[in-house]
Amino acid sequence: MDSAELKKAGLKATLPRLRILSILEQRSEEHLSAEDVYKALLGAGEDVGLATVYRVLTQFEGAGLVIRHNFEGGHSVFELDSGQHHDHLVCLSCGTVVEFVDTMIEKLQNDIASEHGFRIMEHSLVIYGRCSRCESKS
Amino acid sequence: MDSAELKKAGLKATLPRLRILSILEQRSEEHLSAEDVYKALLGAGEDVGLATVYRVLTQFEGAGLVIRHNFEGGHSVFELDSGQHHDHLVCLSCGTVVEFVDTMIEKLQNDIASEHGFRIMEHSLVIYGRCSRCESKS
DNA sequence: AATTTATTGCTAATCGTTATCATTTAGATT
DNA sequence: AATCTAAATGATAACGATTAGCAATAAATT
Repeated sequence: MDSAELKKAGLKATLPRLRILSILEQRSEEHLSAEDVYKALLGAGEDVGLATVYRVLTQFEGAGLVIRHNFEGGHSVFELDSGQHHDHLVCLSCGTVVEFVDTMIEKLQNDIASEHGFRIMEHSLVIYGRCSRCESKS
Repeated sequence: MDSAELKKAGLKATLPRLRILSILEQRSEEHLSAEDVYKALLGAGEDVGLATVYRVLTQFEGAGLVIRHNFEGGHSVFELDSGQHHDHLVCLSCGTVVEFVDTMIEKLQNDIASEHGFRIMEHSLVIYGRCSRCESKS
């Protein structure tokens, strides 16, 4: 029961929202697109409209429950907000995503922002490359 | 005359391509969307189709002449590839973009990539915030 | 100058996402 | 528990950015 979690975020605990939250929890290792979530719902026999998925994901983002990423390729992907900020390594061959944290980089970013008079609100660091598995294949 | 530059990149030196290259050179301080380039062409009295702008920019990207960025907000922006890699600070209020280079961050990224067995191909570091001008206003 | 092939410009199509709006539901009120 | 009301939903149309299809045009080659 995560309805408490939703209520706390100021959102009614509706069926679609609970279902979507559940999908995100089950697949918290991944970075899911709205379409992915929608398909997962259909696959689970849940009857939720695509528009609702988009709406709910956007609300969850606003409520701080999920984080939206704009990796290369147009569409957004979402992941539950673990509270622990991290950056990403994305394999351009297989799409694997590895998360990492580097406090030194974080610090340097703050320095740069203040040097330029920016109040930093968020940042996105994505390293694109080929993972070891893909490298060894070709 | 940049036709040599285009030829070297394996692209025919056509009028539209020369015109687009010229716009990118004139406005090299900015990060232009396809639409921006298109409007600039129209403004200059050049009759180039929007589809061509998209095609040419993509070709230029493939040829290494320009770099495509996917900042927040759906559409891509382009800038001439100066050869000098850099990252970006983007003001979420006014859209100002500031470029910066930090060799320490570059190094740390390489370390992280190799720790995880990734062969790094490119990366994108964007810091979003509010610039000093916008901060002082509101 | 003629030929060949890439390139262009229109336009329609596509993709991801958002808006509209009538219908349904969560949760407060009785 | 039945009623009520605002918020949420689902279906679909609309949207903005980008791409595809194809006939017309222009670069480089002969």
